[in-house]
Amino acid sequence: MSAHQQTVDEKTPSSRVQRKRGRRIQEILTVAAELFGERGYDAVSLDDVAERLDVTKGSLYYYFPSKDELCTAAIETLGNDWTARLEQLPADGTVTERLRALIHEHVTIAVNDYPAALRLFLVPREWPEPQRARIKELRLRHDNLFRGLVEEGVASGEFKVTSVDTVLQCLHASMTQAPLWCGELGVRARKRAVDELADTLMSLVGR
Amino acid sequence: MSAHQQTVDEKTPSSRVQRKRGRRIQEILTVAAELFGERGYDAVSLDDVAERLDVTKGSLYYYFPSKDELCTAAIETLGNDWTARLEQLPADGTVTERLRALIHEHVTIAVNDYPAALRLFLVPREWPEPQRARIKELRLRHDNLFRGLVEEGVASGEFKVTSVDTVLQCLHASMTQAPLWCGELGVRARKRAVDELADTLMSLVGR
Amino acid sequence: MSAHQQTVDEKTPSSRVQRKRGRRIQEILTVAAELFGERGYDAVSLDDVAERLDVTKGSLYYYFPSKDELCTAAIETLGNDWTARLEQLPADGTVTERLRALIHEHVTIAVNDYPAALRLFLVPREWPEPQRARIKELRLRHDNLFRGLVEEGVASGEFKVTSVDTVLQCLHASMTQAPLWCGELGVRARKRAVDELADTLMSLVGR
Amino acid sequence: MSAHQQTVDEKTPSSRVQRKRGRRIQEILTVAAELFGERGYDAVSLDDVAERLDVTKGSLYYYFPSKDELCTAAIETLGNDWTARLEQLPADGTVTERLRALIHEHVTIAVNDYPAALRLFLVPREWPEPQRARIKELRLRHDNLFRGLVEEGVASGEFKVTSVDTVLQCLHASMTQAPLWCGELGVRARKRAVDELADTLMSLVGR
DNA sequence: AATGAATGAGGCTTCATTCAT
DNA sequence: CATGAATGAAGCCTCATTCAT
Repeated sequence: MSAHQQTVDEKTPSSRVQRKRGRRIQEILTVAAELFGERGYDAVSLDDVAERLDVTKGSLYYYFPSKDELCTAAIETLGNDWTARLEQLPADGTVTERLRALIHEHVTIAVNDYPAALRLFLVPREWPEPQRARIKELRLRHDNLFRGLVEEGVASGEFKVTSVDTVLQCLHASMTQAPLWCGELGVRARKRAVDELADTLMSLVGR
Repeated sequence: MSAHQQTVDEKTPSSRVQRKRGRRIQEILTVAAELFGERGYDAVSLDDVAERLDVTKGSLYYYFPSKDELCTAAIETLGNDWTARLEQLPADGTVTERLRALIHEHVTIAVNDYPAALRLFLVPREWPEPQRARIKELRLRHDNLFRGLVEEGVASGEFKVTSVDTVLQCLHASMTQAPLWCGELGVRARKRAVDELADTLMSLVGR
Repeated sequence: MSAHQQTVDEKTPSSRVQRKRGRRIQEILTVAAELFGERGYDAVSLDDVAERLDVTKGSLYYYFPSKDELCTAAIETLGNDWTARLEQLPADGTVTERLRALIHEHVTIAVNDYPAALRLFLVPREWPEPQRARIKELRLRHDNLFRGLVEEGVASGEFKVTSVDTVLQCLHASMTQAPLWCGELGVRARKRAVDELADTLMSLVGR
Repeated sequence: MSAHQQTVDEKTPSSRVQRKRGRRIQEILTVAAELFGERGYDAVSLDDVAERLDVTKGSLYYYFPSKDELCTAAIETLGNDWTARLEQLPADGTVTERLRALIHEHVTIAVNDYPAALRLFLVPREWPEPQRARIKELRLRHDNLFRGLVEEGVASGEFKVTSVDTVLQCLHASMTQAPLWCGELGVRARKRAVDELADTLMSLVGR
């Protein structure tokens, strides 16, 4: 039986083989993240993933024990990538500026790269426990980026909110659903829509 | 050929039989709306629907010509019910009061009755044309409730928005996703969450 | 249980009711013969038959115990009708003239009225015994029309054949398949095709 | 995605694997041709085909994307085989001799090897376009064998016909239906029947 | 006599999963 | 490592048949 080890991080990249394996896994996850992000869990078959990778379906099972596992790992990859891009935003400027930039970037990524990311978090309803935990943790890490800024703004008096939690939920919901209505727009109109969305969402913190 | 007639509205409930048929269809639609609302299109099989109704899959085809059609009709039922309840809200008070009430009621319905309605709007990327039209129209009718109020408020100077469209999208997204995070709360906490959500969302129109 | 009696002929048309029943049965058989003759056994559902009669599927079972039985009876009706029309041809003229007229009429009926009759004799391969017998007998009766003329012509020296049986088989095969290639033609071309077919087939008897 | 490639011809039997695949496909097609030839399209289920091959239904989909495609490919295999055998007949002798030999061989094949090929040409009223084209082409190639000879005979004055097309249709119809009435005969009687059939059909060209 | 409703078997198709090589 | 092949469960849909009314 093929050993299904660390799917995302590699603790002991001792040998050359290990490193190669890691690289291969990343390739797979990148492609899988793309596909799942585009179409959602149900609409992507392992054949789709395999074909885009130009390998056979069977090979995927050498690296991942099941579709669920592959998908979860892909979500992690996707989430890490996403979060990483958000973390690279410049840390200077007022809280208002920084939050707006964060929102803007988040929506841009959602609309351009992962239009169906929303689906991944809704279907199928119940992940098996270990995977649910991993997804939850991911979401938390991501949330904290926003939470940090909002709290900072509230503390400094720059923002005014009824409830930080509620604001975060609304932010998240609106940003994640954006691809659903921005997706059909042309390039120009889409850019403006994202701008307006960012402006509108800033009003949630009183800006 | 089994008559797949008016699935939602009944133009000619002439005979007793017709009425009975109508009632049966409503039963089915209610159950279907529940299931699809809970799990989304792909994750619900016709067997699931049939089983919950305690009939066989085949019977469903006596009333609906396909899964797509059943699901669309279920969505229509759900949407009509939902919209009807919103339309019954009192029409007096300031725009602010009325919008807040509308939001509050919408979220209450979402959280209590259709906790996963969101899924219904995400699922099969592309409905066949006739069904897409029906869903779009439904959504439009529902949207107009909110749009009317927002525009009224903007016209009267009571509201301030960057873009009416964008505000509506954010409202919708936030309200629809609410069950995802309110659902787990206890009765009391949930009530407060809904209140806070309504307050928070009012800030989208500058209130 | 409803009594499934004489499907085609009525032995005891004692009461008014009996006669009405007989008429209804004929209606059904006429329609069924049309449909089966057009599309073949498999491609016709009882719903199709019922719909064209403007009754429900269930009603058919009041008159016929199964699709097989209905289809066989329909074939009989079709065959009787067909044979009757051939028997009405004028009995004067030379054998050659009469055979040619017979062929011509047969093909005309095949092409215009029962384009898929061929299918009925091939699919599904094995009728249950009683029905097979009935169909065989029908075919026999029909065959004898041609056999009689051919033998007469041979006896009178007007025709020359290697084997009467073989000639009959070829005649039948060619006439029955005609709709397959004549069917697509326009009215005018079709008429000429039928004429040429009759001429060509006459050469099978040396004419 | 399982590769549904060249189903009949194999352009690049590069590796051993490819050849094995080709062999498997041929196995399937042979079996399918038998079954479809025996019972016709509708009366054969994929389960039937799979069972006769001692595999599961699903496996067939590894090689063919649909029942239609499988059936068309089977017809092609059958047709190619058939035509190839006819093309191997010696090309010397008078046109009369050659046409008679062709007819004789065709009927022999029909009776012995493809007793119910006829059904394949009757069944689903309408093939999807691409498949219809393939079948038409096959039929054309086969037809040309006969047409060539008939035209040659007509040109040389050896044959006399009303219409080449019509003669070809009659030839075809008679030869294809032959198994239906020759099939039941014993070996000896059958041989004579085939001889008589060939003689009789020659009279269609005035011989 | 006739209907509306329901059933259940069977058909086609997809797809996650397994496995020998 | 990777592949090609095969499997089996599950899904959608059709339709002959039954039955209470």
